[in-house]
Amino acid sequence: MTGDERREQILQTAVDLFSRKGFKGTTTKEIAAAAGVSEAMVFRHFATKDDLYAAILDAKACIDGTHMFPWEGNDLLLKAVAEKDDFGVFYNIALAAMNKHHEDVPFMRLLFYSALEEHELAERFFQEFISQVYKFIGGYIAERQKDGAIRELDPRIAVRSFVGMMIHHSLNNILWDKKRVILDMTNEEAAANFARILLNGIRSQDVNN
Amino acid sequence: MTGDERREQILQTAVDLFSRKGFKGTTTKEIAAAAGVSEAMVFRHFATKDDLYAAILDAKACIDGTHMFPWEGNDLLLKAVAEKDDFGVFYNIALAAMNKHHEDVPFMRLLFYSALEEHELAERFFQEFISQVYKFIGGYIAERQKDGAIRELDPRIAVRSFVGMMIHHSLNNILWDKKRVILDMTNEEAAANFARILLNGIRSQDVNN
DNA sequence: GTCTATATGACGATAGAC
DNA sequence: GTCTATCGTCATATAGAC
Repeated sequence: MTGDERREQILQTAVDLFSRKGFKGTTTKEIAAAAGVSEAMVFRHFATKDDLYAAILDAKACIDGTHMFPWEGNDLLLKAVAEKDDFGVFYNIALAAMNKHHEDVPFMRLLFYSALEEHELAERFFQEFISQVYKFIGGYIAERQKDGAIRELDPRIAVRSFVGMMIHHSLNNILWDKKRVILDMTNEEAAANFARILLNGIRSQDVNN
Repeated sequence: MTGDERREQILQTAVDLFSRKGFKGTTTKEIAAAAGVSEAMVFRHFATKDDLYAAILDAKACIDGTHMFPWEGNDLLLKAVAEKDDFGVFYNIALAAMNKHHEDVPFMRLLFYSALEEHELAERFFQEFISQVYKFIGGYIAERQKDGAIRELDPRIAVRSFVGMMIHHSLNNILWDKKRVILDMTNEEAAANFARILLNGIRSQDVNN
């Protein structure tokens, strides 16, 4: 195996273990064993355990960065935005986001560990990612407010409500209710429900207006 | 200091440190130093580090258990339920929950660490707590559906949406946006917004019906 | 009830042979 | 590029004096 291949293999193994047991909870010995090499090999490719962790976040943020946001390469969503199809917009955002969470559970777990452990790189990741999400969804809401389709409210609280539904649903499936005992529902069903609840919740024809 | 007092003090110190740095990330030496005693004292009161962790979860689940749920001792909420004041119900649930999160940030962090680390006791805590919440809020929604005030939908997805808003908001303030750069809002404002969005989102007069 | 001192093992990291 | 062997450190946990 070449150096780059081995490096990538160790990195993937580390992602898996860190995501399951946390940074402190994973030993370099375990990583080496799981990757089928000696511990010395791990330190040949990554000078310290911290370097290994940093390399993981960098790889995820940069390499996977091409599809980091739910709207990137999502034609259905972009079409819905262009056509001002409100349901289509929120449905496709939610579906793309939750599918992504489901596909990359290890990375989601890693991010939560990072958030709790307050790693620098993780903090930067969140700040950038979240503010982009608020800009995209909040921008769309603001536009639809100008059109008179959505009632007056701080777009950010609408975004927070909607993001909360998606994240919490994914979090439930990843962390607390993996067997989906409390609520078993496809991502499509959930996305449709979330989109409808949010849209009716913030549309102009508000009985309290 | 008596044995029980000392035990309680060590326990509180451990809660603080575990919540900030995780179980594996905290050493017994640190706990001892922070409590102002020798390491031997920690092991006098708790045979192992794991025992200390278990004692924390037990104490939280049992002692604080009297006010574990947002509706316990919440007269405003119970009155709103009795009067079928929908806004009052959801507003007071959200406000009580988010205030509780805000008051006990260490415990919230501890719970997240536990969820990630998949400790047995934490798993039980979540299962019991979450199912009670779904029973309470979901039960109210089902009742209001019979009254014709809320449209047909699985009450559980409505609960998930609403709980998602609250939890995600608290999570933001605790983990990612502590300085509240992205969205600075009092719990009262947030609760009012969440309640209104959910209620309009699930009420009978649905434009899509 | 509290301490100092220490046993025992695991951890991250390195040296040097092949 | 990969290994075995090992170093120094720090972790949990214990023994025994006061």
